[in-house]
Amino acid sequence: MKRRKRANGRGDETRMRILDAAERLIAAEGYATVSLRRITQAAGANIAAVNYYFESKHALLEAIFVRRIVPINAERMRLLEAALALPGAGREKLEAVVRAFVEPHLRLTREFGPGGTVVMQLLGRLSTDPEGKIEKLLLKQYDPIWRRFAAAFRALLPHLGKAAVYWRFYYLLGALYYLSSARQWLPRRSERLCNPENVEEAIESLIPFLVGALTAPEGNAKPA
Amino acid sequence: MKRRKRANGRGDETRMRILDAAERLIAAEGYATVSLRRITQAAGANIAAVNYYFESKHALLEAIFVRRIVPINAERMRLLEAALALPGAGREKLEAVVRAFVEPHLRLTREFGPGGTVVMQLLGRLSTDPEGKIEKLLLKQYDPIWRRFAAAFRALLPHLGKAAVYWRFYYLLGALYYLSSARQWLPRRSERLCNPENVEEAIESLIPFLVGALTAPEGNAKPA
DNA sequence: GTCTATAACTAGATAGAC
DNA sequence: GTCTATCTAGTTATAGAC
Repeated sequence: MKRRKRANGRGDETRMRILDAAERLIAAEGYATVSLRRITQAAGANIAAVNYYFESKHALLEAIFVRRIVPINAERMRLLEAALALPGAGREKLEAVVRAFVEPHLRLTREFGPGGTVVMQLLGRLSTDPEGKIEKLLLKQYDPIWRRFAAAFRALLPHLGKAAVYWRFYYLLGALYYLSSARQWLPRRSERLCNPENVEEAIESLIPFLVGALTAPEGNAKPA
Repeated sequence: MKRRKRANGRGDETRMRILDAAERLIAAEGYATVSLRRITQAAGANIAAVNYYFESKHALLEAIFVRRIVPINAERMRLLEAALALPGAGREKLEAVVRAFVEPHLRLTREFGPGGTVVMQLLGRLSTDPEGKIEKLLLKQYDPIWRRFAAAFRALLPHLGKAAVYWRFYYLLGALYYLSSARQWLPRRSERLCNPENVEEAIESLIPFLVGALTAPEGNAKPA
């Protein structure tokens, strides 16, 4: 976790190349599967470099994650403020809030290449990680976001109980993160009608889905 | 993949113990992370047994997956037929179809213990697996399900374009599978209001979410 | 069927030359 | 900063005794 002293020029570049290669490979094949040897080889760097710039494989993973999630969550906060500043409390406002949560993830992970799936994988690892380490990092990054958006949803969905809002926010996360796996799967299963590479298409199909989901009446009738 | 000759009594029991232990560990920590040594140790079996009953670690994974997904998808088909036999084409019918897809997964994975997350992880691996092997297996198990439910959704959602139906079916999968990771995360983030251990609670919060999502009007206005 | 022993290999990490 | 060489410890898989 602790930073090495910054290098003059060449060093930082190597550091970046390692980050890029690791992100790409881990997104494609998973953290445990990809070895540091393959990462450094793909980065055109030496195997020892990863321990020079980072402390361990684990610390490299954290660096990858932080590099991506920080700008995404900053943009989320910025857009949330803008959305909440809108007048009224109707459907448009809700849509703007949903958009504030969804767009930065999709747009920025797109910009960054395949790195977005790493973020998703890391979220998946949250439940697996033995104790503390990654979990603390994740909570630190996500806690303010989760709180602020949950409060916003709660204010905009007065017909729902508190628990229902949390449940739906959680399902929203699921739909969003699952998009990261769509690239290889969805086109073939959809007669090539859906193209996840197209961010606009993904966003404009996801937003009405989520708005409809959030605004739906709360179910209480349990059929036999 | 090819089956060993069936054992008389003791053998099948060992086989099952290995399956159970492997499923539990892989669900908790991931396929690549868990070694055959730990699996056989947890199963009270010998390291060599896994190669005796299965052919390899990979074949063991396939056996785990097939054991779970076959009854789940059979039940899905059964419930889908029943749902489609309902009169009319309204909201109740749609809800029954959604329920037919969602309930077997949640109820049977619950019954089976933590095995449900393995199924989710395997779906995640679909995109990662080098070539063919797991992917073929997955498609074989999921292809009929995907087709039949997509057709049902299409018939029940005439206001949506074909692409929108596929997109929404895909998002539905995301929300459903993400539930498998909820156990550790959601209670703490929801002031303990949501309890993913309670299957009924999960189902009854998920169904209206999904029905609302599927029936929402298709978005076409793209705000500046 | 179940075991021990081991082969054949790969992993992350690091010491030390340059 | 970057490299080679190597250490230690882990892995899957299998041969062969019982």
